[in-house]
Amino acid sequence: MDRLIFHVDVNSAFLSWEAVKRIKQGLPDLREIPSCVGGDPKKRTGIVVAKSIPAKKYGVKTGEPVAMALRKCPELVCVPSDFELYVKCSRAFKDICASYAPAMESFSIDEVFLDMSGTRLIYPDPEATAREIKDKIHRELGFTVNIGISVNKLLAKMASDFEKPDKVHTLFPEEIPVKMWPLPVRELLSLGASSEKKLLEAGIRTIGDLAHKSQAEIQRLLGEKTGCQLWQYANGIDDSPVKSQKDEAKGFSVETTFEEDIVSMEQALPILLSQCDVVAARMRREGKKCTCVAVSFRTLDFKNRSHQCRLENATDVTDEIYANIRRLFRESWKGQPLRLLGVALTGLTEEEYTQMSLFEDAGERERRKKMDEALDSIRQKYGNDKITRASIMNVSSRIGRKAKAQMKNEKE
DNA sequence: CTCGGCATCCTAT
DNA sequence: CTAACGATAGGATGCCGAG
Repeated sequence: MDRLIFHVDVNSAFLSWEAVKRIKQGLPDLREIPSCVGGDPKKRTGIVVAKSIPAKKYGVKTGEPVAMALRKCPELVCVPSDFELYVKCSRAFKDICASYAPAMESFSIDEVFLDMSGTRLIYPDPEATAREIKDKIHRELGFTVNIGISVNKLLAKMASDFEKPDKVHTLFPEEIPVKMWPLPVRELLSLGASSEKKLLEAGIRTIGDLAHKSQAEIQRLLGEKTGCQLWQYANGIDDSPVKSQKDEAKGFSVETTFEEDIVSMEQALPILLSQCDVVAARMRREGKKCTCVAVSFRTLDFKNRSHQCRLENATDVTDEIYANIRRLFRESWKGQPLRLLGVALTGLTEEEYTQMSLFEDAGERERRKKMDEALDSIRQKYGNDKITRASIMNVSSRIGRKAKAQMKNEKE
């Protein structure tokens, strides 16, 4: 039996949500002027995260440095991002979507898939239903969405990407030759710059070109798995289900780009400690422990390196994680100036601590665990998971000199 | 030969 | 002129060594 799938996508999500907020404050509508959400316009750093349609007409692209966007469009209005607002807007948007569908998959902060299969009696006309959903969102929340309709997630998502904003499109299998095959290969879902290059070199320019090659040839060009999937996508094939509950996280990571290059251990180690602290706190909040930790860094020539190790026992203790990260970093960093540092925790489990390793001091571990708990409760109190040991020490008048001294002691 | 581990690459929002 | 000026996540790939 054919399924019926909707893909709902907020138009220029972060920018639309900023625009709605600002209209309520009596400010001009960002969607009607060249504008973007992105890096600090004063510091001339950071990148464009979302742009208005007028900004797009100047050639401003998502992901490009704000400084470059300003050269293309000097009157571009840049606003900083406000993630808390986006989470609220996202929730309101998804609540409306969910009220129409037997099953909804949250695909990202601003996208959902709705499985509308078997709703024929309640909603005899899918396009009319989609228009109703989009108009309700617009009326009640003040921003527009695109909705794509088809028989699977891939085609629905491709359809929602057609003309914007505030539009409903279908892309049923019989429409593929006319609506999808003429598009450049790069527009196919999950076909990025690298695969595009390989395909162009082989003379494959459109999604139709890709669809009409043999699957074996595409796999030779792009690799076994990737080639198989992209060939199937080009032919409109996708059996993946709409997943109403999201998968368990597979890892947690944090990485930071610095304005000043990192050139010494003295600079790097406190940063890594603070990153371990932040990312381990996030992991603890989900009740997970990790069995693998990794440090990564980026040199000035934009080369990335990473170094990881497996742990004997799963842990969520900041200091245990940091001790490993510190060792990994010392092992891999040759002293080149760095623009970015990061920490990742993977191999997650929910197991309790197993038997302690032979030389491990259980009492010591318990002590460190207690300290993590104390810091986590401070974080909760201030509602900010960015609070780190370093930053808490800087406002230590609030928690007393003794705690400060203890933490300082813990650092090394 | 297969598998796990690792480093790196690719893709997405 | 080039590419890149983010953060986070998940998956694929290529290589290596163990069994």
